[in-house]
Amino acid sequence: MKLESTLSDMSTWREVDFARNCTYIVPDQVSDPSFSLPKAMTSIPRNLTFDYSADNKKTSAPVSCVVLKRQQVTGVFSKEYIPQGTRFGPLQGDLYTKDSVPKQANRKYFWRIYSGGQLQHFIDGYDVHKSNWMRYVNPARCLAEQNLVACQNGRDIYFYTFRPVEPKQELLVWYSQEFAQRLCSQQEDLQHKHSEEEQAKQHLPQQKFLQDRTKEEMKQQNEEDSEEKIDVEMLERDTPPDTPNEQIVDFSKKMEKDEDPEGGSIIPSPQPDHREPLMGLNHHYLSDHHPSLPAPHRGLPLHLHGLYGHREGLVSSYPLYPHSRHLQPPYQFLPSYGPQYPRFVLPSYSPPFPSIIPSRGSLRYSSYLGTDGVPYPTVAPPNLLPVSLPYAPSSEGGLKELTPNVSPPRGAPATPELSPPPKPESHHSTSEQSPSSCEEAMNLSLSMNNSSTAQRNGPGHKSLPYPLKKQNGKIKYECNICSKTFGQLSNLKVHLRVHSGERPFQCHLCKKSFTQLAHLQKHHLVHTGEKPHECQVCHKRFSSTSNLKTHLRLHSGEKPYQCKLCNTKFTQYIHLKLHRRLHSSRDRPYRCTLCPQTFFHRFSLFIHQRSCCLATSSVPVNVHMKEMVERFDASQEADTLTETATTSQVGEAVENWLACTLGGEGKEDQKEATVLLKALIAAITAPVTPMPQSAVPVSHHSPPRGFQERASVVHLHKRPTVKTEVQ
DNA sequence: CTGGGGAGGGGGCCC
DNA sequence: GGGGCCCCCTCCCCA
Repeated sequence: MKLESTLSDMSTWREVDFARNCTYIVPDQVSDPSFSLPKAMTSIPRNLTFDYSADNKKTSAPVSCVVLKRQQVTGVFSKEYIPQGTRFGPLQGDLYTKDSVPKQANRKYFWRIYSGGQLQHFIDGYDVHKSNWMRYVNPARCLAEQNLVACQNGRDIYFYTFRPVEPKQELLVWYSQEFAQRLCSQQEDLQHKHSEEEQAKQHLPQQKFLQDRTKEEMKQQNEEDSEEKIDVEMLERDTPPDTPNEQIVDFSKKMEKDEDPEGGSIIPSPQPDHREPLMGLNHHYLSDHHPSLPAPHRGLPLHLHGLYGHREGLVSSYPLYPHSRHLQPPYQFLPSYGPQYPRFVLPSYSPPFPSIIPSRGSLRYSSYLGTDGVPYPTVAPPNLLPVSLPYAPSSEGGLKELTPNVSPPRGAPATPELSPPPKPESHHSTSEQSPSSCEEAMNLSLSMNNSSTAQRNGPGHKSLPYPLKKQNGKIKYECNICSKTFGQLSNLKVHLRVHSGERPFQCHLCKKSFTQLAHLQKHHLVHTGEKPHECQVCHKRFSSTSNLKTHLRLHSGEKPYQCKLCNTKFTQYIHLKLHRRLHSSRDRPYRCTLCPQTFFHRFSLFIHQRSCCLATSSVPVNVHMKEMVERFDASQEADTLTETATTSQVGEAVENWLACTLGGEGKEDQKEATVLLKALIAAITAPVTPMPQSAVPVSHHSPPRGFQERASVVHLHKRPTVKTEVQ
């Protein structure tokens, strides 16, 4: 259900929608260029992490070897929850025009950038020093596992989370509708030609995951297969003449190898007439999860893992999709979608979005197509500038492509931009479902958007993109992730950066980035040495008011942080925290196994258990009891007692301690102290009950001799508990 | 271990 | 609604 609702919200989005509506922007980590690791490794955002091949994980190789092996990234995983609508990128790499593609270029990591429906240039993610972490993101094999959508915004490639990504989940990407359609449409006008080698090229890694498709689907695809291979020819035609053919074939050959043993996994696309079921495919996805999904592509060579490696196979890996040739314009068939197309039951591996068009074989080579040659847009790190949309609505580039006035590119079929806009409502069977809470967070900006987006979301889409609460008559904006509420939406938006990892404000001097401009401005003082805040007492200067305030406590003598165990006071909380460690459990040999509490003294543990942790205790449990016992345990009074102290001695010590501790406090506190005292005394002198098994020293292995001796002669409670305790 | 300063992060309030 | 400013809190480092 959640999946469905998620998809219902974003599966119909166009690239511009992603750009406009994404809530979180996660820039790459900016690393020192002198860092030994390549940018592809060091650019990974904080909330992501690499996964390495199993061999590497287990190897206890020397450092140098490890470094080498660490290059073998097998995937990108989330370190923490990443909300829906998070943007990663842009993808970085070498920029090639069609003519500038090096002869020996490895095209496994090629991305095509279009402008005005025409191929502008390639972004090559092959070079780990020039590409960024995005090259390592694996392609999704099915909608169920996909969580990223690749979009071209302007002349950049971004990955958007179209569903929340749980911690430790792999990022798996697939094209946006338009992206796929651009790629697919590239082959629309190709001449049919087919050879065995080309056939091999179509054997994409993804196809091996199509095991759970029905035979009918396979049959349909087989019927279609021959047509698809035509595209391969087109690709070759479009490939620069100097491109070694092996480079093209290499990738697919491997895939063929992988597929063959599984038999029949090379499946052709459906017949041309069956273009309608795209939504049916989606529907199938939604309704029929893929429990039988084969193991992920771990076994594949690294280059097959990368999206770039799949680039040319990605689209074609959805073999049940109608051939791209039949999609002209691509959106035309969408309205006719409906679950009533049983012939188009979705395969286990299908495009994440209904209108992603397959062009197996063809697209594998699409990146070899020529280009006009566009200078690579400088990907400059943000410098004291907040991150905004990747491109302005009026700027050229991707958005421009959206204008229907753009004439179709020469020799290219209609791109999505040139086609009638999709009618998401019609091909969105699940849009009625209310979005998940995460979607609400993701959709933060929806409300600010034009109504087209809202309309696209169809009926049932919440008009409010974020949950609102009313507290004391005031509207509160609630964070969908941590449930914190804010009085102002802008505060919530800033807060959301905490979850997204977005740090839009970067220091141009040290490249550190911050979530708020004020933080950056404050940070800047580090470089300037400026200290605007002066102590009026000693005229010492400070860079921040907070630090000045802390400093002023030295003059005022204020020590707001007090250790509840020993009453020591501190001017700073961190000092209290450090101090508390002195009271840490490692020094407390007596542990209550009913709760995490530990004690210095045996009698403290016993008091604790009788007053706090034992349900059978006759002593009424006071909410402060645990704390009081703990404090007493750490008190001087307790220290002066020996483990052989009698009940009355302990009671007396407790009484003295309470008098000293709470003597100076208010009347109410005095009252409470009296109650506590009575309870403590009662706990000490209560009728004999067996000491619980939990009353054992922390050190089970070899308790100090002194402890054992003392423990063996404890008379305090006059109970046969010693044996139990020393066992 | 304590204490002081430096720095960063989160959030509230106001314009 | 967004941005700026401010405050508070926390952590780190070091003497």
